[in-house]
Amino acid sequence: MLIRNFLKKNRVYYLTSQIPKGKVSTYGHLAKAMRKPNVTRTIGKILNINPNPVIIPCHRVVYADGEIGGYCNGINEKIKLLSTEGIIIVNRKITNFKDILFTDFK
DNA sequence: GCCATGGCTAGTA
DNA sequence: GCCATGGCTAGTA
Repeated sequence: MLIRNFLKKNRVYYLTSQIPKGKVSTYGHLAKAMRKPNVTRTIGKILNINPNPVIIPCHRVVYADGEIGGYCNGINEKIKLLSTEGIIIVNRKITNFKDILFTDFK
């Protein structure tokens, strides 16, 4: 049971690490990539306890409608990180969301 | 019982 | 904006 959770968490982190700089993905798309479309909220929890927010780019995971969602170090930090990667955010929403959406998980 | 979601809908402009 | 879901976990017994 413990091993199973360990593997699941690492799968989430591995998939998240595939999102390239300048792009974003959503909790829902990560859930689909895990073949478990209903675990979206759990994905959020797992990213929240992310042991290494720099290596694992959990700031590139946002809501399905392009709103930026939460971040373990506060959403201002998330906005800052995304901005430095060239992503434009106007009152918590990504302007060209559809153009920079990454879904091609391996 | 909590929640870093998502989808649907009412109601505005 | 509202609420149905579903997986997790603290805390009880």
